[in-house]
Amino acid sequence: MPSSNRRVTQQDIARMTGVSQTTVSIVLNERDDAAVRIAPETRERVLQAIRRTGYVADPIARRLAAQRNRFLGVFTYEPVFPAGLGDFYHPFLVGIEECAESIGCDLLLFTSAPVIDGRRRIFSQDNRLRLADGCILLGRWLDPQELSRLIAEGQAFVSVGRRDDAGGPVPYVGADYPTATAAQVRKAAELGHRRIAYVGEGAGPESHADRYRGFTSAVAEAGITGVRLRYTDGVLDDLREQGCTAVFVEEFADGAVLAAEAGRRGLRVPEDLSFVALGDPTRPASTDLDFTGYRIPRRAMGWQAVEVLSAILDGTGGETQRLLPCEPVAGATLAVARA
Amino acid sequence: MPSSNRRVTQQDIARMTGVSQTTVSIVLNERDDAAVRIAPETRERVLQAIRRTGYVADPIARRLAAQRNRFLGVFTYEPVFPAGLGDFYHPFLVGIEECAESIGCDLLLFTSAPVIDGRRRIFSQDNRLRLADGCILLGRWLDPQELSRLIAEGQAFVSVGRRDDAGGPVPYVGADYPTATAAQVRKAAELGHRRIAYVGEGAGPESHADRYRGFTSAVAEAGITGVRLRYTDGVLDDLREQGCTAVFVEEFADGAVLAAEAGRRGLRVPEDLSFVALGDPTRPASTDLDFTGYRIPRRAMGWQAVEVLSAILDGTGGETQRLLPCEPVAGATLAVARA
DNA sequence: CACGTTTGTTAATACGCATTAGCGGCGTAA
DNA sequence: TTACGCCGCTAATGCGTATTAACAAACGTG
Repeated sequence: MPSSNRRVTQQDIARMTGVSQTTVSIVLNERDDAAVRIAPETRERVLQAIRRTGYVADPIARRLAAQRNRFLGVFTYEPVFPAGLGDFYHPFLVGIEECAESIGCDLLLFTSAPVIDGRRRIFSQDNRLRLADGCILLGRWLDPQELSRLIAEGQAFVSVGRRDDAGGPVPYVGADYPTATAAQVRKAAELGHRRIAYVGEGAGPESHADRYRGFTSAVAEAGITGVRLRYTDGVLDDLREQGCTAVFVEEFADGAVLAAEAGRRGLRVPEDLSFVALGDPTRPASTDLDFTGYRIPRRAMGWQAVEVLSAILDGTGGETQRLLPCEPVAGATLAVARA
Repeated sequence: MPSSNRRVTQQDIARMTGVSQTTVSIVLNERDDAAVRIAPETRERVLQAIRRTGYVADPIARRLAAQRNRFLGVFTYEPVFPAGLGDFYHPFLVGIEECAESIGCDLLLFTSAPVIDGRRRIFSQDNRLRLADGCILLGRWLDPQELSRLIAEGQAFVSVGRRDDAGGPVPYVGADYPTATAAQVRKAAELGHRRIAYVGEGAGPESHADRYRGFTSAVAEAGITGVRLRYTDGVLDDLREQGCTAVFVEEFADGAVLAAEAGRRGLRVPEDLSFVALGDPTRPASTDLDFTGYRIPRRAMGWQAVEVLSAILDGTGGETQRLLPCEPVAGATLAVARA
């Protein structure tokens, strides 16, 4: 029982057992090279001292010397544990934690990342991502500058969510928004919708661009008309004027608000106006409608991101860019187009 | 723009500018001791080289030298990111993260802790808690054996939630259940309740024992009668038979079920039977009642736990056992006792 | 002009670990 | 008996930074 407060080191263990620090290191890492072998009884003595003292290797020193410490970093531009209730990121984290547990890694949350202009930064004084063997990057939008710098520096990382190239291909596990969105467009077309609206930005973060890309191409293919509108106060009027019979909302919460507003104006959903939500709510949204659309496979994305990262670290080859299918939700807000 | 793949180091900067590595370090850390000063023009030269190369200090080496890794461990017996929606632990984590961010520490989640008998263990192969400078322990119940071992080994840690001594005082930040519960009892007594029931275990985890302790002492003080009942199928009959006019539930979710059951039997809440919930739901609970009771200051508890831990690590003195007041919730389930 | 003093910088070292080259000792084959 | 190889272990070194003691040069000061 060491009462001193100092960390126990390999040197301490070595002195206790009358061997060298090297020997302790070798025993600890269970090295079994032909080059370096330790007698069973010596090994046992060392192991006992380790157990007795509760020694664990300093992860920092370990990483400095050997470039690995079995930590997986998680970087988010926003707080990892969001204060909001409508917790969009939570399922990703569940997947990440589950997979990390399965491969025996600890998770390091970079809460110390300095906040500049209201956002956390990867680079400033130092690049703390290096504290871990590899990192998972989470967030709707990742700073392309920081991204390309990570690539240039050869950092091991995987993004949750597809990312455009940034001076090189970015490893990611994303959701296949184009395919999922296109499927919804086809469904609408089959139900007789001839003019449908896309409400949202359709650009900016990859996830938005991807949705819109799927939308436009599917619309063209189905021979119908799609119009894009920003989410503003008057958007409901606009799209009605344009003769749209269905609304595809980029953001679930916006859809909830619009549908409620439509209801107040005496429009029945979906009989008079159909709604399709392109993904889960990223903000708290209250509605009693069962929205048609699709679900983002968040947990699977988190899990697989760790999987890909693990493969990268092991030097195992394999695809470093994965798109996972979204699960369609039948819902009750998409119906035959009004005559 | 160094094209080589190797990281830029202080040594590189030093060679570039014709100074020593020490000088670079000094400039970087903006040290301004009387002992160690750098001429303005030298400083500027170094800074330029740093800007030119985009050099950032290696956090690993930095922390190795500092003998502090600025990791705060977070240990939970259950997964850190619970899959369940009714997420009791979430607010604690929010507080922990916020405070960690404010003091510039990273959070280390012990996802690699082995799960034995369905629970994670602190001690098994090794004590992973030692990987961090200090740790936050989270969970309704902490294994007293593990706890006393932590104390014996001189581990720096703080428990979220009060803990009984375990071979020594346990540092904690807890909720003041006795006071909060007693206040509710007094309120009930003032409303004319003469026999009130406590439904729950009243023992086991400290948080349960504390509630019950507050209950019994307040009941005695108010000169009324309290009966403790386990949460079972027939508990509603039992407490009615015993003439109880108010039910204090240890566990919110149980209260929700009981109240619903009471409703089905034609009892109005609170006119015929009052309910008081002693804390927030630890399990998902569905009810449309606005329960009277109190709220556990979870976020503050998380925050202050980190604060206490930080003080322990810095050797700053200060109280290492804190009880925070719970916030009373007026609610609508406690009314004047039926005649 | 000899002697402190301040100024600017550096050599040396520590931090805790992993790795490599190599060193005695012993057994075995030539 | 020599030569070779194997076994069990260690000394030395490097990872990139922070810190301390010390040193040369310039600068007063009496």
